Amino acid sequence: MTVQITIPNKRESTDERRLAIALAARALIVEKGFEGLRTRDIAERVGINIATLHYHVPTKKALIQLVAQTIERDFRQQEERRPRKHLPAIERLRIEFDDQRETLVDNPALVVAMSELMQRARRDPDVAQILQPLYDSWILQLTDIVTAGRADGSFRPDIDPNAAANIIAGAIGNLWRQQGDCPDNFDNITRELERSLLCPANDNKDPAP
Amino acid sequence: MTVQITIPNKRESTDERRLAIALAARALIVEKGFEGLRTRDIAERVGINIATLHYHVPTKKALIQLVAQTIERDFRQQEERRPRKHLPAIERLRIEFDDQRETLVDNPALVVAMSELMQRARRDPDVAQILQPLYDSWILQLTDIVTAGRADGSFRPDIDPNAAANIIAGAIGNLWRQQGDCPDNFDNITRELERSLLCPANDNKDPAP
DNA sequence: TGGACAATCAATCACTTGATTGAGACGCCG
DNA sequence: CGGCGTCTCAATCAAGTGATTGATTGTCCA
Repeated sequence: MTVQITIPNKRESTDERRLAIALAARALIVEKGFEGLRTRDIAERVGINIATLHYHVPTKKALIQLVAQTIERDFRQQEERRPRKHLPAIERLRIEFDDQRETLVDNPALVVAMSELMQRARRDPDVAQILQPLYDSWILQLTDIVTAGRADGSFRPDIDPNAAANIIAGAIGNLWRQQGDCPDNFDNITRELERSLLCPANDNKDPAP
Repeated sequence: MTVQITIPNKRESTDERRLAIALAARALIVEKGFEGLRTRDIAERVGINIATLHYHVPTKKALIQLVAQTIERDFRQQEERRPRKHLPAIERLRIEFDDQRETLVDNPALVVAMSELMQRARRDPDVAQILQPLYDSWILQLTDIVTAGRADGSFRPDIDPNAAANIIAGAIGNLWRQQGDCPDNFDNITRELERSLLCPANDNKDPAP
């Protein structure tokens, strides 16, 4: 038998190049926003010629779609890291908060880029087609958690699960857009969210400051 | 005595022109985002030459600051329409929600433009200097309401007022960024916010769907 | 009436920016 | 070796793009 040895190529494969381009573009979007995003800057950051960039990603429109796809993929991956479906609602909620906190601390560029792209999705159908399902599935997941918590009696019985899910998502999404005061503020807010969801029967002896 | 008759000028005054320019720019930011904002488009929408635009607003940077200032002014005006300081917390909160709802319905461009500019504020100190105090004062106002509600016993005693204010602002700000599902969703969310704040002693016979 | 100032515009500049072209370099397979 | 497909780049294009210039028009007041 023969063993295939892959010697590192002087030239990168298309997949690797496309990923490098997407990550460079993401970083530049975080730094300068869409209005400051230039194909030349992306090429320079990757270390390739502008024509090479256009070889791998034909147009700027396709480039932005690629960025949206890699962001979508990163979020989906993070979503699948820990199993949670079988746990009680309050624990699923805390896992969700922990995941969000970890992403916010370890990969702030991801959430900032996501914010920028969600804003763009409002007027760019191509981006919306990629990211709206991602956001919708997040809302759905939160709605499931709240519904389960209401059903098992740990959450308030008068909760509107979908509204509560939108409140949670809005509060967290709001933190994405502000850098600096994290993660202290993050913990205060998730704790307040928990208190606002829990059933008053469970007397929390954990008064806020 | 002589009567001063102001005959409509063929030429507009600088203040009027600057306002018209700011409003046109705001509309174009809503339509195309910052990355699609062109000085020529603004001039065309106002009906003036590009050089005239530069006469009134010297640079694009100054133009964006001007847009931020008019947005700030619009929000401050709306903030001062109804007196509210002396009312009970729950009513002040409802007035706040009503105001937000009205703005969302009557002037969606204002909130969309505000969202775009808040995003830009993250990387543009000039915009941040104008809009961050506005946002901070909104958070402060919400914090005051929650603190008052906790003090008079209508809100939960374990509330963290600042965290709750951030949750409210986040939930409303999230609605700004999504057009289409308003104002139905808005009402569901504000009602859920109310329930999450109110003291469980006040038994609300208003179960959510 | 005439000078000072405010407001406007056609024409243009200097530079940016997304995209293309044509040629070459590299690895693989026969 | 030789051809073929993949990948890369220097050079360039065409359409913008913010800003400027020099001149013109209207308003107001002495």
